[in-house]
Amino acid sequence: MTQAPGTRRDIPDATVARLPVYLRALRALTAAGIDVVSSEDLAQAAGVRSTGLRKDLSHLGSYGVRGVGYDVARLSDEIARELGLQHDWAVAIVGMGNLGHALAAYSGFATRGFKVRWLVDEDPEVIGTVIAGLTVIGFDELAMVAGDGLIAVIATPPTAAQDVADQMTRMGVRSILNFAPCVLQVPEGVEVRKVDLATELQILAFHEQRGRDEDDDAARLGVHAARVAEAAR
Amino acid sequence: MTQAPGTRRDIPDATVARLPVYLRALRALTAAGIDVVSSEDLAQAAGVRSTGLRKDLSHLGSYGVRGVGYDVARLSDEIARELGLQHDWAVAIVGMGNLGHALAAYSGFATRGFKVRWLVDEDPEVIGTVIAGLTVIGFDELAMVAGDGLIAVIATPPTAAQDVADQMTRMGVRSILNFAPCVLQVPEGVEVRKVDLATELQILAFHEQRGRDEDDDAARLGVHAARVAEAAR
DNA sequence: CATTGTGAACTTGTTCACAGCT
DNA sequence: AGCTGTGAACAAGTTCACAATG
Repeated sequence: MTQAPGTRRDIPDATVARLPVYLRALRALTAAGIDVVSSEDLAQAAGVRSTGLRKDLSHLGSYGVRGVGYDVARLSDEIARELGLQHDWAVAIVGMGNLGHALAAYSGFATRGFKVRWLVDEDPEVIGTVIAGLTVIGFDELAMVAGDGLIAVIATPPTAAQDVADQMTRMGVRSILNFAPCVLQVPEGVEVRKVDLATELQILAFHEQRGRDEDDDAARLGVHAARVAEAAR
Repeated sequence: MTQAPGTRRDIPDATVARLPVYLRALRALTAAGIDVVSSEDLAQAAGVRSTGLRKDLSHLGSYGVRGVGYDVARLSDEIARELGLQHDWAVAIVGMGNLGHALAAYSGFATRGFKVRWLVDEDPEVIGTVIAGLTVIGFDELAMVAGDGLIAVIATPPTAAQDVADQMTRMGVRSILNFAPCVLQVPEGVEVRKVDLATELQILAFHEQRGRDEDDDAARLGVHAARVAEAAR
C-alpha cells in the first residue's frame, strides 16, 4: 500500500507540539513586514535549534527554498492547515470560578483559531449570568447545542473534574484541556491535555533546589568567583 | 570518582516531570487512609504504566517492599524531599490582569508547597491596591524585598514579558513560569517553563482534525459500525 | 508468591554532517 | 555561496522479560 494523496504522513508528537510555536513566530514576522525567513532566524524566534526546526518542517513537506529560506506567508498557511486551523474551533469552558472567569475573558484564543462559544456551570446561581458577553448555561443545555468538534476546557475543582469529563465524552467531545489538578480517566480516542500550575512550580522547585546544591558545590570548589564574573558578562 | 553520599544521582527530566503527579496521587491515598500501595495501583491513579512508575521510582532509590508495595507516607516524603518541598517556596506573580488576578486567588498553590508572597504590576493605578489579601507592589519595591529562591510567574501581555523576565533575572530570579504566549530569552542557568493555552488548544485541534479524517477513512472502509459497537463497550 | 527493581530491547527524539538545490 | 533537506549517529525515554526478595 503506497502513500495515497492526502494520506496522513504521520508527524511525530514532538513536532506537532512545536508547530504552534513556529506559527506564532511566523505571524509575528508577518506583522513585522518580513516575508522570507531562514531556518536560523525562525529557530531563534521560536527558541529551538535551526537543525531541529528544519527536521520538523521536513515532516510537512518541502516548503523552503535552498539558498534563500522560507516564505513566511506560505509556511504559515501550511502549518495552520496541518493544525486544522483553517476554520475556528468552538470551545466550551466548564467551571466558572476564578480561573474559568479569567479564561472566558482571555483574548488570546480568538486570534489563534478558537472561539469560546459556551460557558458552563452546574450552580443554578451562576447559570444565566453573563460573563464576558456570554450567558452561562448548564450541562443539559450544552448537550443540546454542542456540535461536532467541540473542545472542552475543564476549569472546575478537581472533585468535579472526572464527572464533567464523563458528561463531556458522553456528549461526543473528543478533546479536553484539563486545568483541574487530577488525572482524568477517558475512553480511548479522547485526547486530554493538562495544564497543572502546581506541577509546573514543583518542577521549577526541583531545578531551583538543584541549582542551589550546585552553587554549594561550586563554592566548595572555589569556582564561585568565576561564575559571578561570567554572569556579569 | 565514586558517588558521594548526598550527591546528585541525576534523575531524568521525564521522571522529574512525573514526580509531582505521583506526589499528588500519594497525598490522595493518605487522605483516603491507605498506607501501602502497589506500583500497579499507584500507576493507575497517576495515569501511567506500572513498569514506568517503578523505573521512575528506581531513580530515587529502593523504597518499595517486594511482594508488598510502597509505604505511602515514606514515598511521599521521599518524593517531596527530592522536589525540594520540605519548605515552602515564595512566589511572585507579575502582571495583575485577568489571569494574574485568578492566579493570585488560586488556592491550589498553598497546599502544594508554594506561598504567593508578592503581586507585582507596573501600572501606578494598580500598585497599592489589595488583591486576595496582598498589596500590589512595583518592580523597584520587589527588587528590595526579593530573597533567594524566589519563583516568578509572568502573567503579563506578551509585549511586556521579555522586559519583565530581564528585570527578574537581573534581581537574581532563576525560575520562571511564563504564561505569556511568547518565547523568553534568558541567561544560562535560568529555568523557564511555559504554559501556553492557545498552544495546547492547537495541539488538541490537530488531533481533533486527525480523528475526523480517520473517521472518514473508517467510514470509507466500512469499519464504522464496528467502532461504534466497540465504543458502546 | 506477589510484587519490586533492572538490564536489555526497542522506540522516539535530537544532533550531526553533508549532499542537493537555487 | 548560502541555505535547505535528510540519512546516519547519537541520546533519551519507554517497554519488556525476568531475576531478586521480603
